[in-house]
Amino acid sequence: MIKTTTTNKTIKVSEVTSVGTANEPFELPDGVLRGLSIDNLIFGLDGSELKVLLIKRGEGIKTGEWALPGGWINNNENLRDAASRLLSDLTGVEHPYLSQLKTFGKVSRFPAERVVTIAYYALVSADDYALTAGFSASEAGWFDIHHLPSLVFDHHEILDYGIKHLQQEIRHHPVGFKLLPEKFTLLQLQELYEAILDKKLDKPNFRRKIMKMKLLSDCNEKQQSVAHRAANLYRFDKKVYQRLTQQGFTFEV
Amino acid sequence: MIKTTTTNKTIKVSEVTSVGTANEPFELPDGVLRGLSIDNLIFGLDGSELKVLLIKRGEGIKTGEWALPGGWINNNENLRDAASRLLSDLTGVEHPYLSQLKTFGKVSRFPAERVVTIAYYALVSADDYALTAGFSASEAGWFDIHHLPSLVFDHHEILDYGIKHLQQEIRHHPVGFKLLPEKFTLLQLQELYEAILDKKLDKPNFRRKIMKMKLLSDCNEKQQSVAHRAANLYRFDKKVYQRLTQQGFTFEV
DNA sequence: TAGCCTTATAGTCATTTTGACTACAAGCGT
DNA sequence: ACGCTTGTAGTCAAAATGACTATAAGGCTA
Repeated sequence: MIKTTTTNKTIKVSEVTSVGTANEPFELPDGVLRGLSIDNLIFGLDGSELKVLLIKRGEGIKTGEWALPGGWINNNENLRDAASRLLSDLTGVEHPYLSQLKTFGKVSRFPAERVVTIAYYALVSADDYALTAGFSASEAGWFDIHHLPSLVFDHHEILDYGIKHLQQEIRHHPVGFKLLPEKFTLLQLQELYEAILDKKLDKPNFRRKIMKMKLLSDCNEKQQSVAHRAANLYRFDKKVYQRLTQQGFTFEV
Repeated sequence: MIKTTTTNKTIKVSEVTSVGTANEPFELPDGVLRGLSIDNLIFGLDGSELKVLLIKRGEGIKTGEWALPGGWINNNENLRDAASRLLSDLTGVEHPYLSQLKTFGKVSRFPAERVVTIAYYALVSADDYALTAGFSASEAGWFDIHHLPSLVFDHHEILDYGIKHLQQEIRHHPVGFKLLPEKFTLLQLQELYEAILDKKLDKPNFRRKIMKMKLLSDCNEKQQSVAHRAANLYRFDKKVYQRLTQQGFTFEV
């Protein structure tokens, strides 16, 4: 599970470098696109709390304030690569499945000059990461989406949009599994849905519905060291899902 | 219905203006963002053929070739406003409900220099528009999505993505109505779904499902001048939809 | 060790929804 | 008047859903 709580244990970074050319309308590192940035919205699950990954800005405008981990795109870099690099540099989170969320471009969303930002998002499992604040972040941490600090620019708007998007997406695509460890119990899956959809579900009915889809393969293993009857572990079977999808199956919860 | 056929009747434009500053790495009109553009993907329905709105480029790179109607964003202009202005200027189509589709930014998607483009899309009803090619387009026309001319840059990729997106969206949100005239018959609605989902649906079952949602209000009017029994006309009731949505209803076909 | 938690998992049952059909109605056109 | 085409209503078995009940497995505690 995610180690940090709301007022989080975070990782401090040693020092901050500030690059940029003088006498420009706005200071920018060399070799990056002007007027275009990336922001990453990374969701994680801590028990049954949905969390989002934030950094404390270590350079540029609004240093010291909390923000989505993002930054500038290199001239010769594809968008998703930029998102991935920035995320990894700022937080240490590597190789999540980043998909594009939406581009935010209100004229005055960014001070100093017009900057349009492309938001990417990903769901990551607690297994898959450890936080290490990077070059231009002084801290990185996970925050309960219901208890957020104040964020720079329009990052609250991006986050709200992302949560709504996630609620939609999770009902029609099997993306929720990305938030869980590889092997999980049916109750974990159910609690995930309850956390994101923000409502209770009936346990027997939920498991019946999920099992009927045939998307889970039985690990033939039980939970360890729980103070009650141990539940069976399952993993999501991507191959079966792809096969069914080609046959016209659509995932619905 | 849409007047033009595949090899379309199109609208010619008188002349083409080319604006831009000399000695720049790439000629661009004044007052626009560098490196960022908009492209619009506009779908229309002609009987039961899904069509897309294209223009023949009248200026800039690739003049004379077919493309999605798009262009540059003004410095002080919000993104959707830019999309709307460009669409209107290039084709005469006014005030469709434009939503953002995706941002395309492969390093070499555009020749000469790096340009990232934000794709918007909209569904328009045959009632709502008449084509008038504008300043920087020499022709505008509707094309059957199965019989397209070759398109500039990565516009084929944008279109393919848009069609897939539409197929997803139309199943989970009542957006299909936007492609129909205000008053329509159940068969028109069904044919729309058949055209977009690319499969046949059972007539009695389709109408039963739609009617049970209570989203259509009866116009108490019949079709006119058809060579068979006239069907009842309905309109989509947005207010009921919003009410139901708040109660947790979700549209599914 | 017996009984008490807690969670897992199987199953019941009435109601609703689906998918595959059949049947009949209403007009136009010959 | 008959047939052709499309509209609209209804049947029926199968499947899915929602609200439950019942029982199984453990660890924990008195």
